[in-house]
Amino acid sequence: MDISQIIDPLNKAQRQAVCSEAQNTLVLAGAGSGKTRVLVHRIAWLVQVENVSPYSIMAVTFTNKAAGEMRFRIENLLKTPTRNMWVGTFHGLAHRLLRAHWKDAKLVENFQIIDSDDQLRLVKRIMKEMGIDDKKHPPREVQWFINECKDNGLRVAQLNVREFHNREFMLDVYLQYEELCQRTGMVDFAELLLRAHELWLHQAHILKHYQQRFSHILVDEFQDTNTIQYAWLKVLSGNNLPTTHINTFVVGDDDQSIYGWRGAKIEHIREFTHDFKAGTSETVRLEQNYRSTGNILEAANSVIANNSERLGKVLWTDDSEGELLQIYKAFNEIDEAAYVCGQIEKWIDNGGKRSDVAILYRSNAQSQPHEYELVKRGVPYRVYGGLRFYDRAEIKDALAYMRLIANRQDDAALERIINTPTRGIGQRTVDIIRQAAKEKQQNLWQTAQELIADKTLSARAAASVQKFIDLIEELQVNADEDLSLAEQVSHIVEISLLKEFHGKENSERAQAKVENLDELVNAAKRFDDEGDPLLDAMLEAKDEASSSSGEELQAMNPMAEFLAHAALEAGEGQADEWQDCVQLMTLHSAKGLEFELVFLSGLEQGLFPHKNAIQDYVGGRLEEERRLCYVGITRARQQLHLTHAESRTIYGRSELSYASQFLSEIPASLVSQVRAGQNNFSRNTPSGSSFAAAEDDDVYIGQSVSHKKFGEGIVVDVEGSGARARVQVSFDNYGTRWLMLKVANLVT
DNA sequence: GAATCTCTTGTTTTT
DNA sequence: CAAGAGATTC
Repeated sequence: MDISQIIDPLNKAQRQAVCSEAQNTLVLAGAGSGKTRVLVHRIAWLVQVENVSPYSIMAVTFTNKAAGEMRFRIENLLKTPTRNMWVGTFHGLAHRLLRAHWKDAKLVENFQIIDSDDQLRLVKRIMKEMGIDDKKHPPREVQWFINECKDNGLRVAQLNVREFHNREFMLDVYLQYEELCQRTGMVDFAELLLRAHELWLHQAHILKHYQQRFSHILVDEFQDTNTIQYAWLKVLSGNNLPTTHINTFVVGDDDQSIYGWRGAKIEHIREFTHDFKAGTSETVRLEQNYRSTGNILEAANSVIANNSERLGKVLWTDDSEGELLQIYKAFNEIDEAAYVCGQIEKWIDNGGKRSDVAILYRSNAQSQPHEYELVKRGVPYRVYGGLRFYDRAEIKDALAYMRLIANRQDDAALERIINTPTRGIGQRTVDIIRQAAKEKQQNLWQTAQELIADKTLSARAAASVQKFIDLIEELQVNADEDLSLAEQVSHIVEISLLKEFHGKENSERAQAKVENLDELVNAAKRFDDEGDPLLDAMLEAKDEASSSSGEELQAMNPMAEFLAHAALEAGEGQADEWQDCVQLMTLHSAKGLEFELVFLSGLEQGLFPHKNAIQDYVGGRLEEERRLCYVGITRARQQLHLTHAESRTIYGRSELSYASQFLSEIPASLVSQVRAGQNNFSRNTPSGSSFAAAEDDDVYIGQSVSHKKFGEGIVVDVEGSGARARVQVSFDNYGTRWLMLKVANLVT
């Protein structure tokens, strides 16, 4: 392959980064300046020009989406599969390492990854056992505390008791939590990173092996690394040894650091050049933006200029000014959604693609009014994030069955399903088992069996528990047979009666649950077919490195693989990705993406910036909100609409709200204010008040309606006016909501 | 032990 | 408004 293909599409700064000869390179890349392109071309350059084996390259990203995208683009450019290259998220890579070296990491072979939901359950359980009042000390706070410690690389032993006056119990909970996880073979997200770091520190031979293997480490979104991730990189890169041969290449943008709440520290960017000091180092700035129009970029620059403590970077573009930004002040969130949807329809009528349009918001709950409007007008859309597939209750139930089959020690899984579907095992019985397990210092499964044997449980309870044990054993037998993963999952869902349990209830919601369970079987099938690229990379690498003793990788049990996949990749799980859809997502999940037409909605003080961030100025949380706003603005290529509402329903109550301070940080010369009322929206009409409306008006009636049929006409009485209106109704999937009603016919 | 009702509370963001 | 906890009833 020709070098020109790698180099020609790049500008000067990008080229400088891609061809950098320094051992350590820091690329400060503004939004839309070709960050991913630089990473991809850098890897191509290493492989093609510097003859680096893909086997010696590790590339770290923050999301699975980004990892997939990078792999795809590298393969496209190199025209060859990237098989034995390590490309993945910090969590994904750490997971793989721990699987390969479970013994040295002091884990059990079939350890399970738990999500924050499971984690919270465990914390709650421990606190209950310790008799801590969860009114005074919310388990959430303790969970948060534990994760914060882990993100900073601190185990209980490293904490100073004296700094915890009145809160010593948190240390106890942390300690007990660690012991419980260790005993039951469970690993939470933060633990993956912490263990992987300790693996480096305590197992010199393993560290040495990987240090010999990797010659190039590349990191994307470097501004989002937390303490433990940074430490992990630092150790791996051999920075403690002045003679390391390993090259590090990190790309980041301090202005896009939006994960401070998860322990990320922007300072790492600043520290990089000091800490990674082996050999030479170079800093490259990418400041030319190829994405947005001049106006959009200037707005972004103006907003972010209000932050202090920046590394300093001004984006510019060759592009024309483009259109003005539009600000729409809506009556309420429904009017806001109507405006957005109207604009989208206009875009589509002019030949625009739906998939080029994104509606962005601060919090997941804000998707709802937009969804209603889109459904009502028949515009296909897709929501990212929110309640993800593997997070749904029924799916987690099914996964819990699999977990318990794979690992009888898994107390969390057992607790989840011992009475789901209900089989006559009540709180009382579970309490007895739990108590006994605690005294015997062993897992619930074992304890339950012993309690049946020694007749501690009442006959009725014992019979029910035995039934449960038999069920799991039966499923185990099925799992042992040589069935495909999908067949096993299908069996589990059927035999456990989970499906029947959810199917019995005949609401639409229950129906959706059954469909999700079916979809889980499909997901298992897909997983069977496609597998995990990172595992492939490691298996492949094993052949190449057969002389080495470092990696003791074996193909794992497919069920365990699937469970890890489910935990790490919460899964968007919506099959219709191919369809041309409007995209809805939070600002956080929009990072790294771009769209022609962007709507930033809910720009209200208290919502965005969020009130929690305004309240305490400590730690610059407001600045992080502003960076989030900057991320949002810079997602747009051509057109940007900013919307806010005068009143918004929060917790079922309609609250007055004021325009976000970020709006006033955009120079007036860049925006045009769209006046409310141009949207064929007549007025906000709470039920019980009078209203006047003409036929064909859209009227918002603050009333919940529990009909289920789309487009059905009903008669709504509005007291006080003496008028009755026959109206057209549109419904959402869940039944009772606030609705936008169209007046079809007025009856006095 | 399970189902139903009442009351409180509040996730901003995600691997 | 909705999910979860707690109380009450079957």
